Amino acid sequence: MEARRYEHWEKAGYFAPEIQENPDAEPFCIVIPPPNVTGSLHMGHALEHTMMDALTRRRRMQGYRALWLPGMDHAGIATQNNVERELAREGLSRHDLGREAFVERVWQWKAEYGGKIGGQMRRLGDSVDWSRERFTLDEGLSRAVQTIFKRLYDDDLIYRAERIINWCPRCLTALSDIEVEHSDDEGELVSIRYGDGGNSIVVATTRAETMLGDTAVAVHPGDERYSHLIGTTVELPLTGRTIPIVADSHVDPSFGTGAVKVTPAHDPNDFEIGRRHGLPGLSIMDERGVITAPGPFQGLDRFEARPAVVAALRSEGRIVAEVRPYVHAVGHCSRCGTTVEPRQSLQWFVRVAPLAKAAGDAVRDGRVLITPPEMNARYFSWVDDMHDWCISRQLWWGHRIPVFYGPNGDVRCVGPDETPPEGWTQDPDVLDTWFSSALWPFSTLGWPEDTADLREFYPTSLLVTGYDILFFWVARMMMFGLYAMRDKAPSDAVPFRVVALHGLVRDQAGKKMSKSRGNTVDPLDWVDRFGADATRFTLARGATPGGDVPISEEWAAGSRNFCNKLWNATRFALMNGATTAPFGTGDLSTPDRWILSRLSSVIAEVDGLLEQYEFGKACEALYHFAWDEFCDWYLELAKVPLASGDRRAAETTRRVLGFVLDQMLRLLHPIMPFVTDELWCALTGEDSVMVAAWPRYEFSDPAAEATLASLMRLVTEIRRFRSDQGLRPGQRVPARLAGIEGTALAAHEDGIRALLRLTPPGDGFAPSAALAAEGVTVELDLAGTIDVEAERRRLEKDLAAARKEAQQMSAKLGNESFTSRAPAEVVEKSRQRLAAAEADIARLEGRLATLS
RNA sequence: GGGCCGUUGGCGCAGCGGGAGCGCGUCUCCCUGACACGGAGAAGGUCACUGGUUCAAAUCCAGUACGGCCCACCA
Repeated sequence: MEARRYEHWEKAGYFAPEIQENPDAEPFCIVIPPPNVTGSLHMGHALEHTMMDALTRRRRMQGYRALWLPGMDHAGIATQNNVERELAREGLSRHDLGREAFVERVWQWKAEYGGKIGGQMRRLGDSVDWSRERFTLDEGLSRAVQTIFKRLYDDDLIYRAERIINWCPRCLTALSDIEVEHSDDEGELVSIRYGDGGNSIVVATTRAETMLGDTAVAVHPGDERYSHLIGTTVELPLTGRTIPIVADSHVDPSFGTGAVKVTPAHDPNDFEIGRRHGLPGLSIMDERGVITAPGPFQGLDRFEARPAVVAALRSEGRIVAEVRPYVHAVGHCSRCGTTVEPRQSLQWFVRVAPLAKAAGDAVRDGRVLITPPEMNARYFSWVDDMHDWCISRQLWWGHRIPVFYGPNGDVRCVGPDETPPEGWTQDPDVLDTWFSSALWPFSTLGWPEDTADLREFYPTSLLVTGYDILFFWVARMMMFGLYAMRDKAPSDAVPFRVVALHGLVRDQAGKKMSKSRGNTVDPLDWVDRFGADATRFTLARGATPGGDVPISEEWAAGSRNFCNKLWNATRFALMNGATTAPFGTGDLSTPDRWILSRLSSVIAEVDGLLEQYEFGKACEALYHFAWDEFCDWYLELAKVPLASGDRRAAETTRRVLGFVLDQMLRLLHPIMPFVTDELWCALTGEDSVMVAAWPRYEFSDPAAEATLASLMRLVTEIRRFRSDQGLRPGQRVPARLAGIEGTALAAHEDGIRALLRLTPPGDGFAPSAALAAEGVTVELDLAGTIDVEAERRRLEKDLAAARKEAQQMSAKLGNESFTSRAPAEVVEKSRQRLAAAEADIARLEGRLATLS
């Protein structure tokens, strides 16, 4: 029934905040972390979406103007790569098409495949307002990008400079720091002697080919081993060039030989050293990583050149000691895995220092709350030490940099309402995808226009995302949000008030799900096999704030069983005429009062837990209430009045049954939207639970809870006795419930008999001290079938446990330090436990004495 | 190299200063009129290790070991 229900919700317009007509209603807004158009949703998305949807649905039921705004990211490199791969199959490259035609082709591709994610979200039950769906490259957002670029440019926060940047020789574009993933790779550390005789120095490198571009050797200024060489020159092997030896404090004298080859054009540190010492940068590679330096290595790929250079050096006798295997961190393109090549080039940068400072302050002074708080440290460590952000990409798919170059060398940044001067040419590069993602919380609401949505929903209420992208994305949205909204009051300039972080979805063995590991589970596959509700419940159940979520098919099956349990419980209720008609409090039985009292507690508990993003605990509370208390005890007890001739009692039961089920389904709805809606509508005859009021119910009856506790204890003890005795559960046993007259249980003899399938009268069971203290004794007529040995074993085991308990408690109470220092209630509790244990000992000893 | 987190029954986790819990799995019994995707009962843990604080430690502190994650311009 899932597809049918979703269609109904969507048609009815329930996803739009406008369904809440109360003009005073508080706004609530979550903007979706936009999935890549190229992709499909994985389990991590399913987790994130379950959380966002549950929170949105709860707020909507609470009467907020709730908006969950959907959208997608154009994902520059990823998407371009996909389309280029498609072109390659036709034997074409993007250059064959030309820029305009290529971009057109990507749009076609998006039109064809971009709808996939929307379909998946519908399958999961996401209650997003589709009418407000956005795309990072749509017209409005492009305008937002251009507006903020212009502002940053005018504020001197964007600049163009020649720098060493991360370069992917396969994607042929610059990458920002966060698009580079480091991994420990096996390489070789090669020690090379530069110069001759007395005037020589040994350097070590893992990238031997870069020596072709060396323009100096650096040593630490305080390093006495080399002080005589500083200021002199050495001959650079294989090249015939002569390079200086300089002193620079960046060099670590304790590493290797303490001497570093300096390649300013191919290493960021060396670039800085070069700048400090006025050294030239000598580029020896092209954009594909092919050696361009004239000589025998010209035309070789960097990985071919590396051993070739080592071999040449060896033949010249330049290799010192052995070439040793060396494991070190190497950067890889996060998109294609190619080893990143640091490369000197002219790129655009955002000057992040002032922006990052503001982003840090907003968290420091509490305007934005990160939960769980352990994640603050990570956030600060990144925000407080951030390099300038390289934002230009040598791609075609993305927001084109709005800067134009004049024939006379002039540069002009053009705003969204300006037209570039005639004859000027636009910068060919596009912006980093994260640039537009950073505007997402307000560009989606219409910024830079002063729209009603922007006024109502900014700052957004909440951001739900994984801790793994805290740095990338959260910090960037903070920087740009605070910057773009700086005219607002500081507390209202933030992009969101709360950042709720979740963990990674892991497999049963605790391993992170990844394509390369081959342990991914397609959420849609689970939706097909177990249902969307079961999939969502499984994820929510494992979700603790910031914690990773392990999942397995067994869990999904368990969740499916839970759905089924709800289904059958409702079926039973409806079969028996359950109704949501109001009931009079005066007519309530003790079990009614008990379940209502419990319901009230569970509502408060679940509500509070969801407020704190404690999904796992909320699910646990709901699961146990629904299954253990409602189904296993209340429904069983309800069968007595329902089957009795007492019409008034039966009617009250039908109403309480209906009420509890109604409230319970509402409470479960945010997490399990489909079944709860189906069942709730069947129960109430109304249109949808998703627009029903969120439960708020207060009813407390401690006396009823105590009575039911006694009842459950009695029933459980007798069941255990019978199980020990090998009596069949279904077998009716003659018994007399003696001694419950005058106790709270007296009124429930019928219920107890029903639960135990007892028929009067009997003999043979002595209940526990707790029940004995309440005057309860039970006699089961076992007609001489009692297994004396089994019972003796049981009694002896219980006796041993009781003695141990009594001993522990009396030891504790005999300790004066304890009785004088521990709080009175703790001491009192220990006294009660001792008394109970002693009573149990007496009972068990008595029973053992007469057992035969 | 820096930082963060974890170590509790077979597996996955909760508890975070005063009686060791949950789910799955296991064992026994049961197809009783909502549900065998179910019901009833049971077994199973000296809470990683060492030391400290406390009347009291799974829970707080320090250290050790082993995992995991994030960051990183270790030539």
